[in-house]
Amino acid sequence: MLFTFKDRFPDLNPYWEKYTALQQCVKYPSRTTLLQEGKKAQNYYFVVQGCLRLWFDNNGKDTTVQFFFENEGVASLESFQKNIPSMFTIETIEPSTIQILPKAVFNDMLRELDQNPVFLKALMDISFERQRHYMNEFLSRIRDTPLQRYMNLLKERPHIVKRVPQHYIASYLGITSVHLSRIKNKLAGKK
Amino acid sequence: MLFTFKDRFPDLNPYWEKYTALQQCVKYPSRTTLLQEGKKAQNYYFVVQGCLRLWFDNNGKDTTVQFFFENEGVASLESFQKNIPSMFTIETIEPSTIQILPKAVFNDMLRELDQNPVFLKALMDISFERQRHYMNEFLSRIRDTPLQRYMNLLKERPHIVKRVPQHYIASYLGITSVHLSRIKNKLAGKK
DNA sequence: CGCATTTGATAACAAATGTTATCGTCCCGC
DNA sequence: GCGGGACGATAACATTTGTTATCAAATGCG
Repeated sequence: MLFTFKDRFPDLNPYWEKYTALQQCVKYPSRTTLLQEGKKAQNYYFVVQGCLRLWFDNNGKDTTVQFFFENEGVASLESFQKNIPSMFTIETIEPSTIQILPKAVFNDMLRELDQNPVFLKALMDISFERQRHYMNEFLSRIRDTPLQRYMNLLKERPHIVKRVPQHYIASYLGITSVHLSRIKNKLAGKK
Repeated sequence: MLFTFKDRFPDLNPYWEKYTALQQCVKYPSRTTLLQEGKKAQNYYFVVQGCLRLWFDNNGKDTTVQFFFENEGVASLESFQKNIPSMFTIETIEPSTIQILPKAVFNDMLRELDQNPVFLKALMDISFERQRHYMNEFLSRIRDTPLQRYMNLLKERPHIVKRVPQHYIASYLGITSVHLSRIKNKLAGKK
């Protein structure tokens, strides 16, 4: 998100440069928890190299909401903005290099930019885009069968299927890994 | 939405008054389609009296996204803002009195207020709220069973269950009306 | 290298949900 | 007021998806 920000709104570059200097870059092994569900978000995470997933625990059932790869950033926005416990856990899937933007720095930035209409419009654009994204995820979960969702994933975002272990894919599709196996089997038979 | 707008941002009242004067009020019988899926949204609809639902057709299967009652407003935002065909149909459930705000008027309003930071912040607040709303719908569909979702509806928004025919409730819960019958039966047995 | 862990496939069975069909009731519009 | 459509319940059966268990292959780490 930071990255798209920077790309799309060059007017803001002086701000980013000022603040990105304050970021630290850390390397984590695979399966490291960056933010624990139930804790308050303290940082914004930006993937320099590697892969993260955002998920939550429902009665012991692991449900993945989204994957993040190189040049994508993530924070539990609700938790971040409202200082409430996060509904999600953020963890590494691969050994990853992560750039960390502390919340305090982010807030400073916001405060400084609050009166800047360019920034406000940029923020709104981002917000609308997120809204569209979640709306689409929502609709896809409702109207598409797991098979359709899997085929769509293969077609639209094959890198995810390649890089992410199958049970996380299943957790993202909303099914068990057993059922995903069945689906793959069925697809293989059709060819 | 217009209404909450008006309530929450009194600074904007002069604007609302100027524009609401341009609105027309129409009475529709039950089951009238206000906006057809596939067509471009031309209006913002505000419920004065009655009840609407927002739904889409998926392979002949009717899926309700949201209900709207008195003092709530709705437009197919995507279609409205981007002038693309609507993904949804909007129709009356009961005989309803609807106030219509034509798109052109809405756009005039936007243009005039574009530079007003109070308005921009208000717009952002609304946007965040919608985002939270859809996020919650999304999460509920994923993690809750139809039974849980129904019980939650009974508890949190009993007026919906009272006023809306059961097959629309089922369509909203993401199940068939047959299955909703089973659920109700099961719940009745437990008492 | 070699072992422990992770990952993925498969089978057998169980549970949840959909489909189709039938029936009775209610209610709205002519 | 009456007839047809809308609404809701229920049964029988079909399909989808989950659960549990087992095994084989791949992978990463010491």
